[in-house]
Amino acid sequence: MPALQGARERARAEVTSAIKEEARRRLAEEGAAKLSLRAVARELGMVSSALYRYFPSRDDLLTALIIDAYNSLGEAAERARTTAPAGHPVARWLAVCRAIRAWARAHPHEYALIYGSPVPGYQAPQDTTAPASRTALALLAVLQEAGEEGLLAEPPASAPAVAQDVERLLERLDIELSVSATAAFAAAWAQLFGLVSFELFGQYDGVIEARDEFFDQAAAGLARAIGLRVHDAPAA
Amino acid sequence: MPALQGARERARAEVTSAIKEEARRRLAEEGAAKLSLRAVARELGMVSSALYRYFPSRDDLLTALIIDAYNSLGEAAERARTTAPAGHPVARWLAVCRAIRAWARAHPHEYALIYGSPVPGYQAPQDTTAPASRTALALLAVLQEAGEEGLLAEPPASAPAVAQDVERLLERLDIELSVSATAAFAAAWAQLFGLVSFELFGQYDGVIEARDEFFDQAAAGLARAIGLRVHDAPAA
DNA sequence: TCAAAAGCAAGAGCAGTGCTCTCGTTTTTG
DNA sequence: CAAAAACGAGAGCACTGCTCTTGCTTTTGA
Repeated sequence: MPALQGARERARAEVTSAIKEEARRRLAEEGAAKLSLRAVARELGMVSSALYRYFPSRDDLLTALIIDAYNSLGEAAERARTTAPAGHPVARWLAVCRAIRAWARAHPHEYALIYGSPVPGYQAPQDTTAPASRTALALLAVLQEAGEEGLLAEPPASAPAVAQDVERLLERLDIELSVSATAAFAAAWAQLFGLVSFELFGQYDGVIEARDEFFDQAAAGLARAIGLRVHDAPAA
Repeated sequence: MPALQGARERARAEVTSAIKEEARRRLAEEGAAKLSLRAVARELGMVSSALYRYFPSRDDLLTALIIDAYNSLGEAAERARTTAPAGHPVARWLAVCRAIRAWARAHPHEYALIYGSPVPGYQAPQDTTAPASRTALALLAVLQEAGEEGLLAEPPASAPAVAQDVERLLERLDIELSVSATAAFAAAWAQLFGLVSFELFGQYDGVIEARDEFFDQAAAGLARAIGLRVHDAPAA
């Protein structure tokens, strides 16, 4: 697979990314529901039928945007983890959580695209699962580090069926982590996005206004639920 | 305000609910994105322009469906609370949580309509806030009972800004509950719907398959995070 | 080298959408 | 019982996703 061999392939790649760029711009302005292929084509100075050479349907364009959004969020999460000061794992956990929330607030429509109601058919295409897991893996990496440092307490044991799911998952991902901690994480993972979604989708309007402080203490609570402990703070 | 005084008003009410009924049917089948006024009118044997006498726009129809969905879910939550055996508050908490999840699984598109990405403009109309709070109030009622029974431990204290929000909320709702417990609940509330959304929107596909057991233990974890304790189970 | 094949932009066109306006008809109101 | 309001039907506008055909350009392979 040569890198952009012919002039035609290069042109195609450029047009493809120009379409995605313009679509992302319109998505950010008006939301996924109002994203129209014709408007994108019009803005790019091409006729609408030409766009179908690059994306066979509107849903395919949306799927491409979904994948990009997952990757963008995953990248932000990974960056937050690696650039966070190597202090307590709890601090790194909080840093990644904050990065996720910050990304969501900066890209509300893209966030809605990936964590709101599934817009196309009903189930996400297979191509989206890998990018979608990046964010979760960044969070899991924090836990793994904490486990290696011995800063991970053991949460309550899981039901056998859940434990089986989690064991299969740990094996597939090749991760060293206790079953109960991973099960607790799977819950915290969804709960974290519940917090972000509620804030972004207006469920907290008129209820909680101190958003930053509230999120921070909720994220700290999630860390506690998973078993993350600050080892030199025995008092509470 | 007389109850359905003239024949015309009665007819109007009937047509209005027939429209909503048909719209709900199509919503359940194809989702909000594909819900079309014309199709609803066609199915009802009326011409599309006539429908505008009852709902001034598509978004208004959707808003009506949103309000109905909030009420339907809220009713399910309230019913679960009141019909649950008067055992431990933790059991009542779990019963309400289960009822919420069951409703969501039974009405996925309606759930997506209210807890997925906001479909119309961007912010929910004012009329939706009251029905939207019913579900949260049902959960809060469980906590209040637990507090009266002395089965509510004190979660970690909140940041001052959050405490202020919560105090204002408690005053407005006229509820007797500690500030820290209410703050913890506000987080658990969003986290609960995060769990449901992840399951419904396919985020758990291939990850967690033992959905019932997983949800139950996650909901129990939320109860723990709020401070709900089973008083005659001191061991852990 | 040069014809065949493939990729491409453009346009016309189809079925469908939300929404508006007009025009008779019916029902309610004062 | 006349004026006013509400209503259903139809035509029409601007828009959408998508398909098909028509020429042109680039790439391919013998």
